[in-house]
Amino acid sequence: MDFKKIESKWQKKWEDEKLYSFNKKNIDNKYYVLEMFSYPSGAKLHAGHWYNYGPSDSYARFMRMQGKEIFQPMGFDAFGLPAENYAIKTGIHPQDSTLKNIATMEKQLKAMGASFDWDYEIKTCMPDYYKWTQWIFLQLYKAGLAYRKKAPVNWCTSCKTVLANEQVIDGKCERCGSQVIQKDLTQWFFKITNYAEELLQDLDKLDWPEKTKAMQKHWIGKSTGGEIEFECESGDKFRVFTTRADTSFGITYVVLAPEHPLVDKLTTKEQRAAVEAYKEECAKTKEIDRLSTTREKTGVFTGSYCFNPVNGKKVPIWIGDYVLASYGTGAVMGVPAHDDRDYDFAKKHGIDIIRVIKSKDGSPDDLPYCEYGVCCNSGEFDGMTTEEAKVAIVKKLEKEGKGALKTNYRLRDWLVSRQRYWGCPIPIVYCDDCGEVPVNEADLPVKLPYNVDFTPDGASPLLKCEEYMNTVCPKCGKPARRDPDTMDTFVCSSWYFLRYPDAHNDKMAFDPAIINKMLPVDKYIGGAEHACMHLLYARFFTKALRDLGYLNFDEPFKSLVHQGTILGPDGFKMSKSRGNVVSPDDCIQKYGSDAFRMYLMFGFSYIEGGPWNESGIDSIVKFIDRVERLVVKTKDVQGNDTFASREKELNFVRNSTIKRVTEDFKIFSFNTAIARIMEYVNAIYKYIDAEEINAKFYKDCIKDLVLLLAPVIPHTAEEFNEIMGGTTSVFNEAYPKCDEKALVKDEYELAVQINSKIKAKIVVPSNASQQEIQDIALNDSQVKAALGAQNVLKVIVIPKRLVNIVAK
RNA sequence: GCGGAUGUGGCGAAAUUGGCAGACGCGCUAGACUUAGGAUCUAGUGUCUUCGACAUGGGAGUUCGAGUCUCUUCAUCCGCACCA
Repeated sequence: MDFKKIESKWQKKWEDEKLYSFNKKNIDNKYYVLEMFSYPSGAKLHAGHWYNYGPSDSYARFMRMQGKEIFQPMGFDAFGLPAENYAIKTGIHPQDSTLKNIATMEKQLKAMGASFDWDYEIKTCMPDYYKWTQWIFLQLYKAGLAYRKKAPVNWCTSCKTVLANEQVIDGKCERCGSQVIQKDLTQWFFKITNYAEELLQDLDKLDWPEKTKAMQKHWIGKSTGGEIEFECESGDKFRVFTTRADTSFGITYVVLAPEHPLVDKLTTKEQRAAVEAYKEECAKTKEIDRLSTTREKTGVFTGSYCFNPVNGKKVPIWIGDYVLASYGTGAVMGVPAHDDRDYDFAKKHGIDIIRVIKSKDGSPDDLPYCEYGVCCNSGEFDGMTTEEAKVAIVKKLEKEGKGALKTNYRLRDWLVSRQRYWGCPIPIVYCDDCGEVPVNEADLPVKLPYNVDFTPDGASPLLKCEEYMNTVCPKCGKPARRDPDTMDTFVCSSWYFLRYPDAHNDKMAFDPAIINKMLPVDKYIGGAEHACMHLLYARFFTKALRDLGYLNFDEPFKSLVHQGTILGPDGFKMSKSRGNVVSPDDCIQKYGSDAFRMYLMFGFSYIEGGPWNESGIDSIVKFIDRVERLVVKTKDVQGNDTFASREKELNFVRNSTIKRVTEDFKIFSFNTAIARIMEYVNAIYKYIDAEEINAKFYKDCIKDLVLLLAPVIPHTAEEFNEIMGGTTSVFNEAYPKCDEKALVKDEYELAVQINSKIKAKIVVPSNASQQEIQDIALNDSQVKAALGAQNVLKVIVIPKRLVNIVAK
């Protein structure tokens, strides 16, 4: 079979007939299948692209044949660092390399034979798209969800750019692995923390992998407790956050983060030198060493004291870098008896340790005792359990104006400014008189200029482009300057799924009337590496836009599937540095898209992935050939029209195959679905290995086989269908439906165990009762022989499964 | 340290959710047809020395029955990492 000819023939037909165009008339029956769009960093599709897009396209085709109106768009996440880094290295402009890569990838994706509707294509680096990214920025800004603040940020010394917390891995830059240091810059933030609680709660509604939900949950990091106020000798006040207010009577010191605003004021003359030296030391080592939990608990005494609000006791104020300025209040109470870290700290610095919690049941409770228990040495709260006291103590302080119940989240606001060229410009200008002013919506897009020197030198490249930077204030008309930064590319990808169904709208980002019908995405497919970034940001955008009145749904992705990762043949992640990257190109050349796609679906568990191994691909070609012979045979098959036991048997396999394959496809279990189809083919071969066969029945069986295979090998199936006389695309036909009547058998085989060991097989009528099955089993000669003189104590009959005879 | 997973033949993997372990395929071994075979077809293929026994990382347990549930332990992978 000439697969190259077949593949190009059908690809052309599909395109000419616009077979995969979404039909808006059927919008009520829509099914939105979305694969995470590609990042055009390389010129070619790699094995991972094929693994993501091939099987999920088969899934879309399957759903189409299940009667759904499929919307399956494709686009490109085209802004970003790699294109810019590539440009710095080669001198090729990011826009040129990106657009060129996109053109190649488009061609390749078409050659894959994926049923994308290209009419809705998106490229995030084009003004007709990023105009609306900017528009969304302005809506968030107007709603108070975008704001600027000076904050310590992660600064990659090599990329010369700011990184989000999520992009810092082990204190190093996610992309280049260089050391990340702290630097203060004024940056734009999105207030994702406003949605922390809802982002957490709504996870329960989602049909997502549990692991991904757990990761988001942890990332959001809700913890409930209370804030407690301390008054210093100087009269200054500060609050600490605690989840264990029940241990308050055990406070023997407090610690402020080195960056805490009160530190300077509270430091006494005697301690000034030590405190300054310590702060300097922290600024140097921060974030790099802080990643180790086993690190020694360092700190310095400020010289000042404050009063424990629960008992008035005077306790020293320290600073220590184990306290994070960015979480809670940037200050903690020290209870060495009941917290591991405080215990270490107190031991090291010779601070008192006072027990205020005992175990509930008198079990061993050596210090530090961090479990829940019962209060002691706690005045009126003695005898209360941790659960009671942690609320009661805060409530009491609340009455005195010295505390409040409080919930904290680890989630931080999303830093979106990037000191980079190749990204979406920020639509804000700065005016000497009016300050920070949003660009008028009518003036969008703020176009990214082409001629820019983007060599990294610590400043934003756009800053050096005077004709870009200089503008007029939208409010007062005086000369003003633009924001020189661009947005994190995750901003572009946080709403692209909303743009797709209305991709060419030049009046709005999207028409709510359309989007509210087309969304949420019914099946979203992509890598697990996005669990805490893209997938969280997209949820945030959806909720924010809903609250701004543009959407009427709460969640963007109803159901999510992560495909596994294809590793190198050595079992490691494919990487250029390791030299284990497999290029699929040779395979495609040699075997074609269909065989390659089918191989990817059959050789791996889709959700698991695994090491690359090419050995099975020949067998797929053989299998397709095997099917082809069956298809060709339909043209000259001779036979009768009897429908006897052999036909009945094959019909059983046929229908159970349909049933199983349908079930497996729905849960992305492609490898088992294909295994079932192979079994069916084996059964057909067994059937035709006879003198006489039922010709009409045979043709029906083969027709079903072709339909079953259509999502898996789309081009070949079209060809087979044509050979069999089909005049329209096989994808306009319905997937075969299981005829339940065919699954009814007169009798079936059943295993008989004696003391859980299989001793015989019996055949029983399908409608036999448990008692009848038991009688048949006990009267079976093999069973009798195996039982010998033993007494039957008990017989367990599980119809359709087995019989177990307990005997002695 | 915390959270989540995974561990089954020579290999990729299945197992209707507590019911015949190893489906399907690769590989391998025979054989048939062939001038030829990297084509096709047939048979075999978890391990052990046979009747039979033993087998799902190791060890316990619950059960008539455990790959599946419980406890414990080891190994590997992923995510988070002083979050008060």
